Amino acid sequence: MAATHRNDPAIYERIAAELRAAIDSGELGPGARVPGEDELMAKYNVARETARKALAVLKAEGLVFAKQGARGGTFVREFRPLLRDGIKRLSARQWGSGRSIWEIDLDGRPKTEDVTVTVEDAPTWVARILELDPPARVCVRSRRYVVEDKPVMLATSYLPADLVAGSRIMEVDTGEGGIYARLKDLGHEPKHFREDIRARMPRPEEAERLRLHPGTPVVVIVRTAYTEDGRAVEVNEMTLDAWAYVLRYEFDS
Amino acid sequence: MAATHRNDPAIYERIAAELRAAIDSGELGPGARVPGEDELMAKYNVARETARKALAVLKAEGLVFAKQGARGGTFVREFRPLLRDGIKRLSARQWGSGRSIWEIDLDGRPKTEDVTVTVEDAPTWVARILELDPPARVCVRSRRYVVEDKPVMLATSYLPADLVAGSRIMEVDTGEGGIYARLKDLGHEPKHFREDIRARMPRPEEAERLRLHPGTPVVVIVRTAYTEDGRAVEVNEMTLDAWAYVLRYEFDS
DNA sequence: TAGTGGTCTAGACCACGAA
DNA sequence: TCGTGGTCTAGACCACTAA
Repeated sequence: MAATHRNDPAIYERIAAELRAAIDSGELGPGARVPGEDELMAKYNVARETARKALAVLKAEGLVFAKQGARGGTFVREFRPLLRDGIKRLSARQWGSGRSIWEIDLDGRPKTEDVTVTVEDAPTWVARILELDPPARVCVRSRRYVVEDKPVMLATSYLPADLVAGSRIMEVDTGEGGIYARLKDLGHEPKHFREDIRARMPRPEEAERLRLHPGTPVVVIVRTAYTEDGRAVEVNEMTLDAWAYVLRYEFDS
Repeated sequence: MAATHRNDPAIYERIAAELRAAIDSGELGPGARVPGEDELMAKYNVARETARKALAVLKAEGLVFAKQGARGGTFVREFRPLLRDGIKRLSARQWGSGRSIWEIDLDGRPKTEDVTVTVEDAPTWVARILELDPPARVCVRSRRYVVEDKPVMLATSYLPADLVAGSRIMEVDTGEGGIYARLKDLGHEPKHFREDIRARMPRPEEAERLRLHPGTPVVVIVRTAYTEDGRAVEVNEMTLDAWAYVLRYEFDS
Protein backbone atom coordinates (compact mmCIF):
# COMPACT_ATOMS: atom_id res chain seq x y z
CA MET A 1 0.00 0.00 0.00
CA ALA A 2 1.49 3.31 -1.05
CA ALA A 3 2.06 5.83 1.71
CA THR A 4 -1.19 7.66 1.73
CA HIS A 5 -1.63 10.27 4.42
CA ARG A 6 1.87 11.14 5.48
CA ASN A 7 2.31 14.85 5.64
CA ASP A 8 0.24 15.91 2.67
CA PRO A 9 -3.05 17.73 2.60
CA ALA A 10 -5.80 15.31 3.59
CA ILE A 11 -7.15 13.03 0.89
CA TYR A 12 -10.61 14.49 1.21
CA GLU A 13 -9.14 17.96 0.78
CA ARG A 14 -7.43 16.85 -2.38
CA ILE A 15 -10.65 15.39 -3.76
CA ALA A 16 -12.56 18.51 -2.75
CA ALA A 17 -9.96 20.68 -4.44
CA GLU A 18 -10.30 18.76 -7.70
CA LEU A 19 -14.06 19.08 -7.68
CA ARG A 20 -13.80 22.75 -6.74
CA ALA A 21 -11.48 23.37 -9.66
CA ALA A 22 -13.96 21.69 -11.98
CA ILE A 23 -16.69 23.98 -10.70
CA ASP A 24 -14.54 27.11 -10.96
CA SER A 25 -13.49 26.31 -14.49
CA GLY A 26 -17.08 25.92 -15.54
CA GLU A 27 -16.57 22.28 -16.37
CA LEU A 28 -19.28 21.71 -13.80
CA GLY A 29 -21.71 24.59 -14.31
CA PRO A 30 -24.65 25.68 -12.16
CA GLY A 31 -27.08 22.81 -11.79
CA ALA A 32 -24.56 20.21 -12.96
CA ARG A 33 -24.33 16.94 -11.11
CA VAL A 34 -21.19 16.38 -9.07
CA PRO A 35 -19.80 12.82 -8.84
CA GLY A 36 -21.57 10.93 -6.03
CA GLU A 37 -20.14 9.08 -3.08
CA ASP A 38 -19.91 5.76 -4.86
CA GLU A 39 -18.18 7.31 -7.86
CA LEU A 40 -15.63 9.05 -5.65
CA MET A 41 -15.01 5.86 -3.67
CA ALA A 42 -14.26 4.01 -6.88
CA LYS A 43 -12.25 6.73 -8.57
CA TYR A 44 -10.02 7.59 -5.64
CA ASN A 45 -10.06 4.23 -3.87
CA VAL A 46 -11.22 5.63 -0.55
CA ALA A 47 -13.77 4.66 2.07
CA ARG A 48 -17.26 6.04 1.96
CA GLU A 49 -16.67 8.42 4.86
CA THR A 50 -13.70 9.91 3.10
CA ALA A 51 -15.67 10.55 -0.07
CA ARG A 52 -18.48 11.99 2.02
CA LYS A 53 -16.09 14.34 3.72
CA ALA A 54 -14.88 15.73 0.42
CA LEU A 55 -18.45 16.49 -0.57
CA ALA A 56 -19.11 17.90 2.90
CA VAL A 57 -16.35 20.45 2.35
CA LEU A 58 -17.98 21.73 -0.80
CA LYS A 59 -21.37 21.82 0.87
CA ALA A 60 -19.95 23.83 3.75
CA GLU A 61 -18.54 26.27 1.21
CA GLY A 62 -21.96 26.68 -0.32
CA LEU A 63 -20.75 25.48 -3.71
CA VAL A 64 -22.99 22.42 -3.95
CA PHE A 65 -26.13 20.98 -2.38
CA ALA A 66 -27.37 17.43 -1.99
CA LYS A 67 -30.72 15.93 -2.95
CA GLN A 68 -31.78 12.60 -1.55
CA GLY A 69 -33.62 9.81 -3.27
CA ALA A 70 -33.29 8.07 -6.59
CA ARG A 71 -32.38 10.62 -9.23
CA GLY A 72 -30.81 12.44 -6.30
CA GLY A 73 -27.21 13.42 -6.02
CA THR A 74 -25.02 16.42 -5.39
CA PHE A 75 -25.40 19.46 -7.61
CA VAL A 76 -23.69 22.77 -8.25
CA ARG A 77 -25.57 25.75 -6.82
CA GLU A 78 -26.31 28.92 -8.73
CA PHE A 79 -26.26 32.50 -7.49
CA ARG A 80 -29.10 34.71 -8.64
CA PRO A 81 -29.62 37.35 -5.97
CA LEU A 82 -32.13 40.10 -5.42
CA LEU A 83 -30.89 43.67 -5.16
CA ARG A 84 -31.77 45.61 -2.06
CA ASP A 85 -31.02 49.32 -2.27
CA GLY A 86 -30.71 50.41 1.32
CA ILE A 87 -30.99 54.14 0.77
CA LYS A 88 -33.13 54.79 -2.27
CA ARG A 89 -35.88 52.59 -0.89
CA LEU A 90 -36.24 54.70 2.21
CA SER A 91 -36.53 58.08 0.56
CA ALA A 92 -39.76 59.86 1.47
CA ARG A 93 -40.80 59.78 -2.17
CA GLN A 94 -40.97 56.03 -2.04
CA TRP A 95 -42.69 55.28 1.20
CA GLY A 96 -44.86 58.37 1.01
CA SER A 97 -46.30 57.34 -2.33
CA GLY A 98 -48.70 54.69 -1.15
CA ARG A 99 -46.42 51.70 -1.59
CA SER A 100 -44.87 49.60 1.14
CA ILE A 101 -41.13 49.86 1.04
CA TRP A 102 -40.68 46.14 0.66
CA GLU A 103 -42.83 46.09 -2.37
CA ILE A 104 -40.74 48.84 -3.89
CA ASP A 105 -37.63 46.97 -3.03
CA LEU A 106 -38.30 43.97 -5.14
CA ASP A 107 -40.72 45.16 -7.76
CA GLY A 108 -43.70 43.80 -5.90
CA ARG A 109 -42.63 40.20 -6.22
CA PRO A 110 -42.06 39.31 -2.57
CA LYS A 111 -44.96 38.21 -0.48
CA THR A 112 -45.34 38.71 3.24
CA GLU A 113 -46.11 35.68 5.36
CA ASP A 114 -46.78 34.89 8.98
CA VAL A 115 -47.34 38.46 10.09
CA THR A 116 -47.67 38.65 13.85
CA VAL A 117 -48.22 41.71 16.01
CA THR A 118 -47.77 41.53 19.76
CA VAL A 119 -46.87 43.71 22.70
CA GLU A 120 -43.98 42.44 24.78
CA ASP A 121 -41.25 43.50 27.14
CA ALA A 122 -38.42 44.96 25.11
CA PRO A 123 -35.28 42.84 24.78
CA THR A 124 -32.48 44.68 26.53
CA TRP A 125 -30.61 45.50 23.33
CA VAL A 126 -33.78 46.99 21.85
CA ALA A 127 -34.51 48.98 24.99
CA ARG A 128 -31.02 50.40 24.84
CA ILE A 129 -31.37 51.56 21.25
CA LEU A 130 -34.82 53.00 21.78
CA GLU A 131 -33.63 54.59 25.02
CA LEU A 132 -36.38 53.02 27.06
CA ASP A 133 -36.06 52.09 30.70
CA PRO A 134 -36.63 48.38 31.12
CA PRO A 135 -38.97 46.78 31.65
CA ALA A 136 -40.45 48.70 28.73
CA ARG A 137 -43.29 47.54 26.54
CA VAL A 138 -42.79 47.48 22.78
CA CYS A 139 -44.95 46.63 19.82
CA VAL A 140 -43.33 43.69 18.05
CA ARG A 141 -44.13 43.11 14.39
CA SER A 142 -42.68 39.92 12.88
CA ARG A 143 -42.95 38.75 9.32
CA ARG A 144 -41.29 36.62 6.71
CA TYR A 145 -40.71 37.59 3.09
CA VAL A 146 -41.05 35.04 0.35
CA VAL A 147 -40.04 35.24 -3.30
CA GLU A 148 -41.28 32.53 -5.62
CA ASP A 149 -42.11 30.24 -2.70
CA LYS A 150 -38.61 30.68 -1.28
CA PRO A 151 -38.27 32.50 2.07
CA VAL A 152 -35.60 35.17 1.75
CA MET A 153 -35.87 37.29 4.87
CA LEU A 154 -37.14 37.30 8.43
CA ALA A 155 -37.91 40.70 9.90
CA THR A 156 -38.93 41.89 13.34
CA SER A 157 -39.77 45.50 14.12
CA TYR A 158 -39.85 46.97 17.59
CA LEU A 159 -41.69 50.21 18.36
CA PRO A 160 -42.37 51.85 21.74
CA ALA A 161 -45.79 50.58 22.77
CA ASP A 162 -47.03 53.90 24.09
CA LEU A 163 -46.06 55.60 20.83
CA VAL A 164 -48.16 53.38 18.61
CA ALA A 165 -51.01 52.37 20.93
CA GLY A 166 -54.35 52.51 19.16
CA SER A 167 -52.82 53.16 15.76
CA ARG A 168 -52.96 50.96 12.73
CA ILE A 169 -49.39 49.90 13.48
CA MET A 170 -50.94 47.53 16.00
CA GLU A 171 -52.92 45.86 13.24
CA VAL A 172 -51.67 43.27 10.79
CA ASP A 173 -52.53 45.50 7.83
CA THR A 174 -50.91 48.86 8.38
CA GLY A 175 -52.41 50.42 5.28
CA GLU A 176 -50.80 52.31 2.43
CA GLY A 177 -47.20 53.31 3.00
CA GLY A 178 -46.68 50.90 5.87
CA ILE A 179 -45.59 51.74 9.38
CA TYR A 180 -43.45 54.70 8.36
CA ALA A 181 -46.44 56.46 6.84
CA ARG A 182 -48.40 55.69 10.03
CA LEU A 183 -45.59 57.06 12.18
CA LYS A 184 -45.77 60.23 10.13
CA ASP A 185 -49.52 60.39 10.75
CA LEU A 186 -48.73 60.18 14.45
CA GLY A 187 -46.30 63.08 14.22
CA HIS A 188 -43.18 60.94 14.45
CA GLU A 189 -42.01 60.93 10.87
CA PRO A 190 -38.74 58.99 10.46
CA LYS A 191 -36.10 61.21 8.94
CA HIS A 192 -32.84 59.52 9.69
CA PHE A 193 -31.83 55.88 9.41
CA ARG A 194 -28.95 53.77 10.62
CA GLU A 195 -28.29 50.29 9.33
CA ASP A 196 -25.77 48.04 11.10
CA ILE A 197 -24.82 44.95 9.13
CA ARG A 198 -23.05 41.75 9.96
CA ALA A 199 -22.87 38.26 8.53
CA ARG A 200 -22.67 34.93 10.31
CA MET A 201 -23.74 31.33 9.97
CA PRO A 202 -27.40 30.78 10.80
CA ARG A 203 -28.83 29.24 13.94
CA PRO A 204 -30.64 25.97 13.17
CA GLU A 205 -33.97 27.69 13.67
CA GLU A 206 -33.07 30.37 11.13
CA ALA A 207 -31.79 27.80 8.67
CA GLU A 208 -35.11 26.04 8.89
CA ARG A 209 -37.31 29.11 8.61
CA LEU A 210 -35.34 30.40 5.63
CA ARG A 211 -34.90 26.91 4.22
CA LEU A 212 -31.20 27.56 3.79
CA HIS A 213 -28.86 25.16 2.11
CA PRO A 214 -25.86 24.16 4.19
CA GLY A 215 -22.98 26.56 3.70
CA THR A 216 -25.22 29.60 3.40
CA PRO A 217 -24.57 32.51 5.79
CA VAL A 218 -27.18 34.99 6.89
CA VAL A 219 -26.85 38.76 6.79
CA VAL A 220 -28.27 40.52 9.82
CA ILE A 221 -29.33 44.15 9.38
CA VAL A 222 -30.38 46.18 12.38
CA ARG A 223 -32.06 49.34 11.19
CA THR A 224 -32.94 52.17 13.53
CA ALA A 225 -35.30 54.93 12.43
CA TYR A 226 -34.96 58.37 14.00
CA THR A 227 -37.26 61.37 13.93
CA GLU A 228 -35.98 64.81 13.00
CA ASP A 229 -35.21 65.61 16.62
CA GLY A 230 -33.20 62.44 17.02
CA ARG A 231 -35.62 60.17 18.80
CA ALA A 232 -35.34 56.47 17.89
CA VAL A 233 -38.85 55.33 17.02
CA GLU A 234 -38.27 51.93 15.44
CA VAL A 235 -35.72 49.15 15.50
CA ASN A 236 -35.99 46.58 12.74
CA GLU A 237 -33.90 43.43 12.85
CA MET A 238 -33.74 41.68 9.49
CA THR A 239 -32.21 38.29 8.83
CA LEU A 240 -31.48 37.69 5.16
CA ASP A 241 -30.53 34.62 3.20
CA ALA A 242 -27.09 35.77 2.08
CA TRP A 243 -27.44 33.71 -1.07
CA ALA A 244 -30.58 35.63 -2.04
CA TYR A 245 -29.39 39.21 -1.67
CA VAL A 246 -26.96 41.83 -2.74
CA LEU A 247 -27.17 44.99 -0.64
CA ARG A 248 -26.48 48.35 -2.25
CA TYR A 249 -25.72 51.70 -0.65
CA GLU A 250 -25.13 54.82 -2.71
CA PHE A 251 -24.02 58.13 -1.31
CA ASP A 252 -22.05 61.28 -2.04
CA SER A 253 -18.87 62.45 -0.42
CA MET B 1 -29.55 -2.50 22.23
CA ALA B 2 -32.16 0.19 22.53
CA ALA B 3 -33.47 1.54 19.25
CA THR B 4 -31.09 4.38 18.69
CA HIS B 5 -31.42 6.14 15.39
CA ARG B 6 -34.95 5.37 14.26
CA ASN B 7 -36.68 8.45 13.10
CA ASP B 8 -35.30 10.99 15.47
CA PRO B 9 -32.90 13.81 14.84
CA ALA B 10 -29.42 12.37 14.45
CA ILE B 11 -27.50 11.65 17.61
CA TYR B 12 -24.79 14.12 16.68
CA GLU B 13 -27.46 16.77 16.16
CA ARG B 14 -28.82 16.07 19.60
CA ILE B 15 -25.38 16.37 21.16
CA ALA B 16 -24.68 19.53 19.18
CA ALA B 17 -27.99 20.99 20.33
CA GLU B 18 -27.15 20.36 23.96
CA LEU B 19 -23.78 22.02 23.63
CA ARG B 20 -25.32 24.91 21.70
CA ALA B 21 -27.86 25.44 24.44
CA ALA B 22 -25.07 25.54 26.99
CA ILE B 23 -23.33 28.19 24.95
CA ASP B 24 -26.48 30.24 24.40
CA SER B 25 -27.36 30.16 28.06
CA GLY B 26 -23.95 31.45 28.98
CA GLU B 27 -23.13 28.28 30.87
CA LEU B 28 -20.25 28.05 28.41
CA GLY B 29 -19.11 31.61 27.92
CA PRO B 30 -16.65 33.05 25.38
CA GLY B 31 -13.31 31.28 25.72
CA ALA B 32 -14.75 28.40 27.75
CA ARG B 33 -13.65 24.90 26.95
CA VAL B 34 -16.25 22.65 25.34
CA PRO B 35 -16.23 18.94 26.24
CA GLY B 36 -13.75 17.10 24.01
CA GLU B 37 -14.20 14.08 21.81
CA ASP B 38 -13.31 11.59 24.49
CA GLU B 39 -15.65 13.18 26.99
CA LEU B 40 -18.53 13.16 24.54
CA MET B 41 -17.82 9.52 23.61
CA ALA B 42 -18.03 8.54 27.25
CA LYS B 43 -20.98 10.70 28.20
CA TYR B 44 -23.21 9.80 25.26
CA ASN B 45 -21.82 6.35 24.55
CA VAL B 46 -21.07 7.02 20.92
CA ALA B 47 -18.20 6.35 18.58
CA ARG B 48 -15.45 8.86 18.06
CA GLU B 49 -16.73 9.92 14.62
CA THR B 50 -20.14 10.67 16.05
CA ALA B 51 -18.73 12.86 18.79
CA ARG B 52 -16.53 14.54 16.19
CA LYS B 53 -19.52 15.27 14.01
CA ALA B 54 -21.33 17.01 16.86
CA LEU B 55 -18.36 19.28 17.36
CA ALA B 56 -18.07 19.75 13.60
CA VAL B 57 -21.61 21.13 13.53
CA LEU B 58 -20.74 23.80 16.08
CA LYS B 59 -17.53 24.63 14.25
CA ALA B 60 -19.42 25.04 11.00
CA GLU B 61 -21.75 27.43 12.79
CA GLY B 62 -18.82 29.48 13.94
CA LEU B 63 -19.70 28.97 17.60
CA VAL B 64 -16.51 27.16 18.59
CA PHE B 65 -13.00 26.56 17.32
CA ALA B 66 -10.49 23.79 17.92
CA LYS B 67 -6.91 23.98 19.06
CA GLN B 68 -4.59 21.05 18.64
CA GLY B 69 -1.92 19.81 20.97
CA ALA B 70 -1.78 19.10 24.67
CA ARG B 71 -3.72 21.77 26.52
CA GLY B 72 -5.70 21.90 23.28
CA GLY B 73 -9.40 21.36 22.92
CA THR B 74 -12.50 23.02 21.59
CA PHE B 75 -13.39 26.48 22.81
CA VAL B 76 -16.26 28.96 22.56
CA ARG B 77 -15.54 31.87 20.23
CA GLU B 78 -16.13 35.49 21.10
CA PHE B 79 -17.43 38.28 18.89
CA ARG B 80 -15.66 41.62 19.23
CA PRO B 81 -16.00 43.36 15.87
CA LEU B 82 -14.67 46.55 14.40
CA LEU B 83 -17.11 49.18 13.21
CA ARG B 84 -16.83 50.33 9.63
CA ASP B 85 -18.93 53.38 8.82
CA GLY B 86 -19.42 53.20 5.09
CA ILE B 87 -20.59 56.75 4.52
CA LYS B 88 -19.04 59.00 7.13
CA ARG B 89 -15.59 57.70 6.33
CA LEU B 90 -15.85 58.78 2.72
CA SER B 91 -16.95 62.33 3.29
CA ALA B 92 -14.57 64.85 1.79
CA ARG B 93 -13.85 66.17 5.26
CA GLN B 94 -12.29 62.92 6.22
CA TRP B 95 -10.22 61.95 3.25
CA GLY B 96 -9.36 65.53 2.44
CA SER B 97 -7.87 66.14 5.85
CA GLY B 98 -4.58 64.39 5.39
CA ARG B 99 -5.60 61.01 6.75
CA SER B 100 -6.04 57.83 4.79
CA ILE B 101 -9.62 56.65 4.97
CA TRP B 102 -8.62 53.29 6.40
CA GLU B 103 -6.83 54.91 9.24
CA ILE B 104 -9.88 56.96 10.04
CA ASP B 105 -11.99 53.87 9.90
CA LEU B 106 -10.35 52.09 12.75
CA ASP B 107 -8.76 54.83 14.79
CA GLY B 108 -5.36 54.24 13.25
CA ARG B 109 -4.99 50.76 14.63
CA PRO B 110 -5.00 48.69 11.42
CA LYS B 111 -1.78 48.19 9.57
CA THR B 112 -1.41 47.72 5.85
CA GLU B 113 0.55 44.73 4.65
CA ASP B 114 1.66 43.22 1.39
CA VAL B 115 0.94 46.26 -0.73
CA THR B 116 1.42 45.51 -4.39
CA VAL B 117 0.92 47.80 -7.36
CA THR B 118 0.79 46.40 -10.87
CA VAL B 119 -0.68 47.14 -14.26
CA GLU B 120 -2.76 44.36 -15.74
CA ASP B 121 -5.53 43.60 -18.15
CA ALA B 122 -8.80 44.43 -16.47
CA PRO B 123 -10.97 41.49 -15.39
CA THR B 124 -14.13 41.56 -17.44
CA TRP B 125 -16.36 42.51 -14.52
CA VAL B 126 -14.07 45.43 -13.70
CA ALA B 127 -13.94 46.57 -17.32
CA ARG B 128 -17.72 46.56 -17.41
CA ILE B 129 -18.04 48.74 -14.31
CA LEU B 130 -15.32 51.15 -15.43
CA GLU B 131 -16.84 51.18 -18.91
CA LEU B 132 -13.57 50.21 -20.54
CA ASP B 133 -13.32 48.23 -23.75
CA PRO B 134 -11.39 45.05 -23.09
CA PRO B 135 -8.58 44.38 -23.28
CA ALA B 136 -8.10 47.45 -21.12
CA ARG B 137 -5.17 48.12 -18.85
CA VAL B 138 -5.83 48.94 -15.22
CA CYS B 139 -3.71 49.84 -12.25
CA VAL B 140 -4.23 47.14 -9.63
CA ARG B 141 -3.50 47.96 -6.01
CA SER B 142 -3.75 45.04 -3.57
CA ARG B 143 -3.27 45.13 0.15
CA ARG B 144 -4.16 43.39 3.35
CA TYR B 145 -5.29 45.05 6.55
CA VAL B 146 -4.19 43.70 9.89
CA VAL B 147 -5.39 44.55 13.38
CA GLU B 148 -3.40 43.26 16.31
CA ASP B 149 -1.62 40.72 14.12
CA LYS B 150 -4.93 39.42 12.82
CA PRO B 151 -5.72 39.95 9.12
CA VAL B 152 -9.21 41.40 8.82
CA MET B 153 -9.54 42.49 5.21
CA LEU B 154 -8.17 41.94 1.73
CA ALA B 155 -8.63 44.81 -0.70
CA THR B 156 -7.92 45.26 -4.38
CA SER B 157 -8.44 48.55 -6.20
CA TYR B 158 -8.69 48.88 -9.96
CA LEU B 159 -8.16 52.21 -11.73
CA PRO B 160 -7.93 52.95 -15.45
CA ALA B 161 -4.21 52.82 -16.24
CA ASP B 162 -4.20 55.84 -18.53
CA LEU B 163 -5.94 57.90 -15.87
CA VAL B 164 -3.32 57.34 -13.20
CA ALA B 165 -0.16 56.84 -15.28
CA GLY B 166 2.78 58.71 -13.80
CA SER B 167 0.90 59.70 -10.66
CA ARG B 168 1.67 58.66 -7.15
CA ILE B 169 -1.19 56.19 -7.36
CA MET B 170 1.27 53.96 -9.16
CA GLU B 171 3.54 53.99 -6.14
CA VAL B 172 3.21 51.95 -2.98
CA ASP B 173 2.97 55.07 -0.85
CA THR B 174 0.25 57.29 -2.26
CA GLY B 175 0.87 60.11 0.18
CA GLU B 176 -1.50 61.96 2.44
CA GLY B 177 -5.18 61.38 1.81
CA GLY B 178 -4.61 58.24 -0.22
CA ILE B 179 -5.67 57.56 -3.77
CA TYR B 180 -8.83 59.68 -3.55
CA ALA B 181 -6.80 62.76 -2.75
CA ARG B 182 -4.49 61.91 -5.70
CA LEU B 183 -7.48 61.45 -8.00
CA LYS B 184 -8.61 64.90 -6.96
CA ASP B 185 -5.15 66.26 -7.80
CA LEU B 186 -5.58 64.73 -11.24
CA GLY B 187 -8.93 66.46 -11.72
CA HIS B 188 -11.00 63.35 -11.15
CA GLU B 189 -12.30 63.91 -7.68
CA PRO B 190 -14.64 61.13 -6.55
CA LYS B 191 -18.00 62.56 -5.59
CA HIS B 192 -20.35 59.61 -5.65
CA PHE B 193 -19.94 56.12 -4.27
CA ARG B 194 -21.75 52.85 -4.67
CA GLU B 195 -21.14 49.88 -2.40
CA ASP B 196 -22.54 46.47 -3.29
CA ILE B 197 -22.39 43.96 -0.48
CA ARG B 198 -22.81 40.26 -0.25
CA ALA B 199 -21.77 37.49 2.13
CA ARG B 200 -20.62 33.97 1.40
CA MET B 201 -18.32 31.28 2.69
CA PRO B 202 -14.67 31.91 1.84
CA ARG B 203 -12.60 30.20 -0.79
CA PRO B 204 -9.76 28.19 0.77
CA GLU B 205 -7.26 30.79 -0.36
CA GLU B 206 -9.25 33.56 1.33
CA ALA B 207 -9.62 31.51 4.50
CA GLU B 208 -5.86 31.11 4.61
CA ARG B 209 -4.98 34.72 3.89
CA LEU B 210 -7.46 35.99 6.49
CA ARG B 211 -6.65 33.13 8.86
CA LEU B 212 -10.35 32.47 9.27
CA HIS B 213 -11.74 29.98 11.70
CA PRO B 214 -14.04 27.39 10.15
CA GLY B 215 -17.62 28.57 10.08
CA THR B 216 -16.68 32.18 9.38
CA PRO B 217 -18.21 33.83 6.31
CA VAL B 218 -16.64 36.67 4.40
CA VAL B 219 -18.35 39.90 3.43
CA VAL B 220 -17.51 41.12 -0.05
CA ILE B 221 -17.90 44.83 -0.72
CA VAL B 222 -17.49 46.15 -4.24
CA ARG B 223 -17.18 49.91 -4.11
CA THR B 224 -17.28 52.07 -7.20
CA ALA B 225 -16.19 55.70 -7.07
CA TYR B 226 -17.68 58.17 -9.57
CA THR B 227 -16.68 61.68 -10.48
CA GLU B 228 -19.21 64.48 -10.52
CA ASP B 229 -19.98 63.89 -14.19
CA GLY B 230 -20.65 60.23 -13.53
CA ARG B 231 -17.44 58.61 -14.69
CA ALA B 232 -16.39 55.51 -12.74
CA VAL B 233 -12.76 56.05 -11.76
CA GLU B 234 -12.14 53.30 -9.26
CA VAL B 235 -13.45 49.87 -8.36
CA ASN B 236 -12.42 48.49 -5.00
CA GLU B 237 -13.17 44.90 -4.09
CA MET B 238 -12.88 44.26 -0.37
CA THR B 239 -13.08 40.87 1.32
CA LEU B 240 -13.75 41.13 5.04
CA ASP B 241 -13.61 38.64 7.86
CA ALA B 242 -17.29 38.70 8.78
CA TRP B 243 -16.38 37.93 12.36
CA ALA B 244 -14.24 41.07 12.56
CA TYR B 245 -16.64 43.69 11.24
CA VAL B 246 -19.93 45.41 11.64
CA LEU B 247 -20.80 47.69 8.72
CA ARG B 248 -22.75 50.85 9.32
CA TYR B 249 -24.61 53.07 6.88
CA GLU B 250 -26.44 56.19 7.97
CA PHE B 251 -28.63 58.30 5.75
CA ASP B 252 -31.68 60.54 5.67
CA SER B 253 -34.98 59.96 3.94
C1' DT C 1 -38.28 -0.55 -6.02
C1' DA C 2 -33.90 1.07 -7.00
C1' DG C 3 -30.43 4.18 -6.07
C1' DT C 4 -28.94 8.09 -3.89
C1' DG C 5 -27.22 10.47 0.22
C1' DG C 6 -27.28 10.14 5.69
C1' DT C 7 -25.89 8.03 10.09
C1' DC C 8 -23.09 5.12 12.91
C1' DT C 9 -19.47 1.94 14.67
C1' DA C 10 -14.93 0.13 16.49
C1' DG C 11 -10.62 0.56 15.90
C1' DA C 12 -6.27 2.49 14.09
C1' DC C 13 -2.75 5.78 13.41
C1' DC C 14 -1.04 10.65 12.71
C1' DA C 15 -0.08 15.70 13.76
C1' DC C 16 0.35 19.16 16.74
C1' DG C 17 1.97 21.79 20.67
C1' DA C 18 2.48 23.09 25.47
C1' DA C 19 4.83 21.37 29.57
C1' DT D 1 6.17 13.22 26.46
C1' DC D 2 1.45 13.01 26.39
C1' DG D 3 -3.12 14.40 25.53
C1' DT D 4 -5.66 16.69 22.31
C1' DG D 5 -7.97 16.98 17.85
C1' DG D 6 -7.46 15.16 12.73
C1' DT D 7 -7.74 11.49 9.26
C1' DC D 8 -9.06 7.08 7.54
C1' DT D 9 -11.13 2.41 7.00
C1' DA D 10 -14.56 -1.44 6.01
C1' DG D 11 -18.76 -2.49 6.70
C1' DA D 12 -23.60 -1.90 8.12
C1' DC D 13 -28.12 -0.08 8.00
C1' DC D 14 -31.52 3.81 7.40
C1' DA D 15 -34.18 7.57 4.90
C1' DC D 16 -35.74 9.72 1.12
C1' DT D 17 -37.84 10.12 -3.45
C1' DA D 18 -38.45 9.68 -8.49
C1' DA D 19 -39.89 6.22 -11.55
